Amino acid sequence: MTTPPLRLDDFLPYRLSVTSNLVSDRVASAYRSLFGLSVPEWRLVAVLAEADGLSQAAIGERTRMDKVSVSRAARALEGRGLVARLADAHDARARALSLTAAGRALHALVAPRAKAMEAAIFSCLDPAEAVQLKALLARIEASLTTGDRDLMRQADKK
Amino acid sequence: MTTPPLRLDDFLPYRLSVTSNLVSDRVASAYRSLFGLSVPEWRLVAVLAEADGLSQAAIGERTRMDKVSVSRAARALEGRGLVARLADAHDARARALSLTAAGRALHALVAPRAKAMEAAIFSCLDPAEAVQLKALLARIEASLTTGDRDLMRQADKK
DNA sequence: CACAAATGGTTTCAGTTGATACCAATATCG
DNA sequence: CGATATTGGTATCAACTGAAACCATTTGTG
Repeated sequence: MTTPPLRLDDFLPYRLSVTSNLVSDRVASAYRSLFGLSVPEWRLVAVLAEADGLSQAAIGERTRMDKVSVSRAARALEGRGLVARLADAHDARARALSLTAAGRALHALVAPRAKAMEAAIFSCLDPAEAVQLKALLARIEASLTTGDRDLMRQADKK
Repeated sequence: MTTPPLRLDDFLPYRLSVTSNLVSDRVASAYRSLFGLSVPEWRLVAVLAEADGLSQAAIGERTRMDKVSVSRAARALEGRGLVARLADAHDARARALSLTAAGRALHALVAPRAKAMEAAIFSCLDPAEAVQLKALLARIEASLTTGDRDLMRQADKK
């Protein structure tokens, strides 16, 4: 035999996608049903709770969402009175986003739930394994965002 | 401090989603540009190469795609002459799908590329780590598809 | 055997998504 | 300074997705 036959079940991109989708669906439907938040909206709230007053561009960078998604999430949250979008002092185009009191209150409600969900979903791993997993994912992410072109050249060579 | 403050960057569902999306985008755009295949289409080809003559329902089960996606992928591939959909002898509703010669040829072309891509993307992990990662993902997947209700009850209690 | 329920597949429809084009403001450079 | 390129953000449009309705067939079950 020249090449081992490629079992789809062993194919890492496939495995990663399936697992991630399962987790995402779980989490997304919980946010939606408990708090009426979409995932992008929740990410925005979470990141603003960590660092208030960011521009939409900065938020996009941190959360790896494209600016369209950020824009939509921001407007939706503004509409619900959860974030305020103030004019930036130094740049008339930019809006500095920050959580309103209601937004902070919501975050205080969501955050513990999110943690509980994380704990439940990953309860099948012991803490050391969870750390391991995070580390592996981080390495992959880093290698995909920096090593970029080299990687693909390698793959395209055949 | 009562609760540690939930850093989004440390939140596993988020990490998983980001990494998986990066990998998926990479892989999807390669399939598309090299072979004109969407991810569902590629999955279908891959699974038929492993086990020919499956029904669409069976394919959906194996690949965790819903039946609409399978249907669309199947018709598209049939249109390109890559799979044949024969009438099932025992059930007039069902179609048994199998790769045509062209389909097998395409698979023979795509499979090594897919493996090369996998190798390139995960070149930042040594083999033992890759195995570890697969194992962790498999555990999570299993716990989400079997432990189901218990998990959510746990998360909802708080 | 008739009739209800379940199953394989397709169609339809509404919601989500991201690429692209776009507008306004700012930065850069001759 | 004025032209040009960039950047923050929005709007538009086409593609993708999945839920639900649907049709045809098959499988109970009385």
